[in-house]
Amino acid sequence: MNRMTGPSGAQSVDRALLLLRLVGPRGEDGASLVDLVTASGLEKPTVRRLLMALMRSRLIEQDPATRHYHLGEECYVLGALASPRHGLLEIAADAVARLARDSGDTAFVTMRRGSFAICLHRQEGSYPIRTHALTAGAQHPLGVGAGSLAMLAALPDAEVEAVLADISPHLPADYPDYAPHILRADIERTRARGHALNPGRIVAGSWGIGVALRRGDGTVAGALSLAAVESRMQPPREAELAALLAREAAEVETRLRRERP
Amino acid sequence: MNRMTGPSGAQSVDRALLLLRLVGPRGEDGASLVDLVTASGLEKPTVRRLLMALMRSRLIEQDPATRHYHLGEECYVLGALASPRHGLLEIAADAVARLARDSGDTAFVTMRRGSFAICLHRQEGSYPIRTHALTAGAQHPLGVGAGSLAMLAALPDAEVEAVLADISPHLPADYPDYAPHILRADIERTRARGHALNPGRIVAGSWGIGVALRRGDGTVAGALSLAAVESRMQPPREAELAALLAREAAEVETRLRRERP
DNA sequence: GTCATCCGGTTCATATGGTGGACCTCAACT
DNA sequence: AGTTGAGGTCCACCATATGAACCGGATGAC
Repeated sequence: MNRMTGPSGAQSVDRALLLLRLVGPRGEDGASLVDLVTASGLEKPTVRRLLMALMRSRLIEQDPATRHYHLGEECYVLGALASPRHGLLEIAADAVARLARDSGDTAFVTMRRGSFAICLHRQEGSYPIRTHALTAGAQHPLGVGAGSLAMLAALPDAEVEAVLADISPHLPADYPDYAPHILRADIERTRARGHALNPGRIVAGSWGIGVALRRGDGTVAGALSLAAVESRMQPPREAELAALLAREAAEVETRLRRERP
Repeated sequence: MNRMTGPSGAQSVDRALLLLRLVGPRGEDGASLVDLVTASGLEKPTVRRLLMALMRSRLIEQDPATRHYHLGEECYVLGALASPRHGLLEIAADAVARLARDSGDTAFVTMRRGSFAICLHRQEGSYPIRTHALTAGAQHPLGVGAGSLAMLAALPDAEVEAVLADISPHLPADYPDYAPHILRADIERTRARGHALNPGRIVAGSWGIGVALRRGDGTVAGALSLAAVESRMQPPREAELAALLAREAAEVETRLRRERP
């Protein structure tokens, strides 16, 4: 039985790369075999065979003690080779460091990944109360979270609709406080204000503020954002943080244009 | 007909990842379909189907104008997620920048990739005559080139023999000036001197000098190296460059220990 | 102008290689 | 010493990858 819209050919490659994407966000702890079986929906022998193939290429490595699977050296090598073309973190790293230092809160760089946003890097500030709602490698649908919403609002309307159509099925189950009509209103407010605000919509009390990063041609490269407890993101501090973000976003956008005109 | 030692299962995954590794070093120009057919030894439809699978996962992208294939955004994302575990470039970037600035020559960070060395990053110095014998993504067998030889010489003898056995078949065809007995002598000299020297063995007139980087547990993390024209690497300058390298290597090794004790 | 060549890309009958239910082994708890 | 759940493997079956032959376009030689 053929899926009409399904991928054609090399299915095991798709499955292997699905596993790779599942291991990515697991961070320091890695992923166990059953984790991956559950998350992927594949059978155990299949997962194991694919992991062995990924391990042969060093894209995945297995901790001999815990038996957990982690991203391998080859992922890092490929990333280094891809960075002249796609490197956002290299370009934005200084800006994120300044954001964390100047605000005292936690700063993030986020990239678009299809209809989702993925957090590339997280830099903690000095303020003692820190939200851990967003960690490196975590991904949410576009519009869910401050940096993520900033990117969605920066897309042309046609693309916004395509993204909403893509993510709508997932929203109710995973993000009860979100729905397409709420996202559309969020986009309006974001465009009017010039920055995106997440008023504790994912984790109560954990607020976020973000701005999009655009390339020279106007396309969205990613977003910068800050997270803090609710009390640190009320007016007038919200406006101060927005100004900080705008300043750093301008700096990053200048560097983006310089790199790839 | 089964290969006795061959990989078992998920062959198309191996082939897809072979293509990924072939696209990596092509840098800015990318790779054409025929390039990849030739380099991989696979049939054209097979290569195309695997590339389409890689493109579905955004590990590869195709330039619509040139039709050439490049590393995709997903490679970069995976690299960013793997860098807390494997990030050598982040740790060594400042040291490489100082090396290029202080010496005026071109500086490199290299990593081990099985029996080969792969160049992660290249930083040009101010001196107007620059060798382009080594670029980011290029790989040579361990022992071929200065940084590469520094790594080989830093391995335990048993591992050196395993590497030599692995690469010996390839040497005569691709590197006429190298052979196992020459590499063994090079290793001796490197261990005695404390640094590796490549006296224009790959490209005449293009000399290199390198030192290994060791982790806290003594294993080899990579190498730092410098390349210059022959006249800039004679005594006493050779000793000066070796001292520069030793200083920066010590700095990097300190940071390596701090990151992952 | 046309014939030859090379490139990127696709088709479809064939058979290779991937799949997954059943199974093994080991360690940690009852 | 029995039970659970983890990691890992086996092998008969049939879904899926393979590759010779093909298309269509671009370039260029004469």
